Amino acid sequence: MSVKVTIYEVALAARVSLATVSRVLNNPEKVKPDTRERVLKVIKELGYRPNAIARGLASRKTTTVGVLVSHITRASVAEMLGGISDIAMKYSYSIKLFSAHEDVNIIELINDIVAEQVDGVLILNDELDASRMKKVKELFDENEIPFVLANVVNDDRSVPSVSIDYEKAGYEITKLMIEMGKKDIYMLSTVRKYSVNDKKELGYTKAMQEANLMPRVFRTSGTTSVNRQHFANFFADKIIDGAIGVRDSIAVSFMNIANESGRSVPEMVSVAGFQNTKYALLSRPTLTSIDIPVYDIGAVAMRLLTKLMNKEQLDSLQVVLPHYIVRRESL
Amino acid sequence: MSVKVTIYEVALAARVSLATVSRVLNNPEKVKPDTRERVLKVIKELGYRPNAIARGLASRKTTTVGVLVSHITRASVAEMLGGISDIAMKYSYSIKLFSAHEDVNIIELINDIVAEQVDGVLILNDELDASRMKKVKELFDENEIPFVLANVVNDDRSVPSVSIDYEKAGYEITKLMIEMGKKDIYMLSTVRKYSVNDKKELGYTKAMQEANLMPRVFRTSGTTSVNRQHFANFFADKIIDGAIGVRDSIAVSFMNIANESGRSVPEMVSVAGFQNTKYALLSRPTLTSIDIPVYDIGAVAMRLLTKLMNKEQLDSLQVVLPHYIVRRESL
DNA sequence: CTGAAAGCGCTTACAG
DNA sequence: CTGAAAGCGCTTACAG
Repeated sequence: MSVKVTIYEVALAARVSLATVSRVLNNPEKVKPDTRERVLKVIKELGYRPNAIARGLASRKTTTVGVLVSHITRASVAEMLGGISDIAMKYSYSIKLFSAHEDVNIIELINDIVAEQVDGVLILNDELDASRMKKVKELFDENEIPFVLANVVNDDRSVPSVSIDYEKAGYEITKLMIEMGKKDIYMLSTVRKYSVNDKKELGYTKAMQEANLMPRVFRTSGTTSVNRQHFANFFADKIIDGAIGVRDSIAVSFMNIANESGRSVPEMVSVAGFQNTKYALLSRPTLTSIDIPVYDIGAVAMRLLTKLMNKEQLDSLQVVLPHYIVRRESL
Repeated sequence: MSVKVTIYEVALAARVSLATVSRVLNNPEKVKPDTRERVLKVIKELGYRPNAIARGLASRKTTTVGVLVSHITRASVAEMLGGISDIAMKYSYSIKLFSAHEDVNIIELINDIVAEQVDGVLILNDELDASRMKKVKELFDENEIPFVLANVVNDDRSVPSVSIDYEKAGYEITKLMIEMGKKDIYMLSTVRKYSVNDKKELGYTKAMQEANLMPRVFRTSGTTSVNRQHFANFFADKIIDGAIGVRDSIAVSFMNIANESGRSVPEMVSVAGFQNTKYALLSRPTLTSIDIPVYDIGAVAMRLLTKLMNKEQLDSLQVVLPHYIVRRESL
């Protein structure tokens, strides 16, 4: 039935020209109601769906956005894609997914994305230093493709982005511990440098310094099984009464080891994490965590991108979504 | 520099016809080495990248696959997309992402996907009953678009699919508990029916019946916070010495409550989960779990799809990946 | 309000 | 081995 029906066959059956069929679909108000109805009827009967590729070539708009993801296997990526796809669907955009590995040349990849003729691009989770950021911006600008950073740390005010204030979040959770009387608070971060984690550390450090306390960052590999040894060895001879993990999983991992080595949480050590994932709910004690609205970051970024693609006027290119601390047993 | 360079400009600069430039890209062996080098040089200099849309229209192949995901926000989706995208990249396919919500008409969605001119489709995690499965198959067959089910329960041997044997997995873990002398083993499943979970239950039931034990399935809503009450109330007056959660999170959730209400794990109750996620590692006690190779399911499904798109001969359309039990403290 | 025609940027038989 | 030409299935000024 609906095998490869083209606009030509619709036109024939409705006794109009191709142009009219196209108008019915794209500018219905320009077509006389009678004709419009007749054409729509035929479209339905034949199960006609315009070939998106042909349409893309002719109109030079593909109604497709590229989503460039680094660390695609992360759980939060799925959450963010959920937000992106819900909004994309609402505005009838398709999503093309591009995964950036550590070793791929991001500039090459972006050239590929450009060649795919997307109308806009979302960049998730990436680590773009200033010089690469500049190059990325040039590439997109040259090709007049709007793009939005989602959950990426970025200090260039001319680049549209949606994120949360990680530095402030780091500051607040540290401050909270300090106000509870904690003095030997560690930040548990990752060996590999993530700009998001840098911001958290920055906030932590600021709060510690303001209180005349010594900021101390401990870096783990991030692998749970490895953390175990790291934590146990490192903290064996240390004084510690507070710990903030840059991820919930790191916080929980630390908490388990603390409890096992007789430093009970929260009595002796307060612990907090970032992201407010299910880990925080399933751990014992349950974990205090900073809630990051990942789904919303995706949704808002996609929404912002639609505005840019429509060349709408915007008051601000930078959206900072609110975060909040979810208090639980660990603190 | 590389702004909108077309094949025409390359041809001009290299003093050849469009056809030759096209051949250099698509059938280089048909072009004389000298000419080929000359053209390649120009392509590089101008930073030419063929417009994927135009190419798609002319060749009627888009080198794009559609990925239809239900429950896109699930963590395992990201993992599976990782496997898919790694293999897709290897074979130079792009990925178009389509998210299926509970309420969307899957048939409509597939018609959309078809209109997008993808060369093949991957269906992830979906619940397709026999009649919808039949319709989906018809649609794709009509349009000659190969498709592969990934992590979807499917009994139609003519439909390509990659998954694991969930029934066997359910059987094995239950059997293991029985062999350890457990008699009152519950399966903790979800209220909403997932065919994957049905299979797990089937295996569980089979093992219980073989041992002349009474199979008992307890259904929770799946929300962690709600589980808490459910579990506590339900098991208050029940005898139980084993529990198998259809997901790690459910198992951990149960385990926490069991421990808190004085039924210590593993001494009094053995617990196991499915998926072998980080939850299993971070819980206390650590959780025995069935490892499901989610990344591999994605990768293998994508690889299978490339074969189908190339019309390669296959010995089997059904791939069943191995699973295994990861023993930890909870059992 | 509608149609004829050009064109989007490629690929692919067909000749030579 | 290479080029001229048709065509992929649409959209969009341009006339009327």
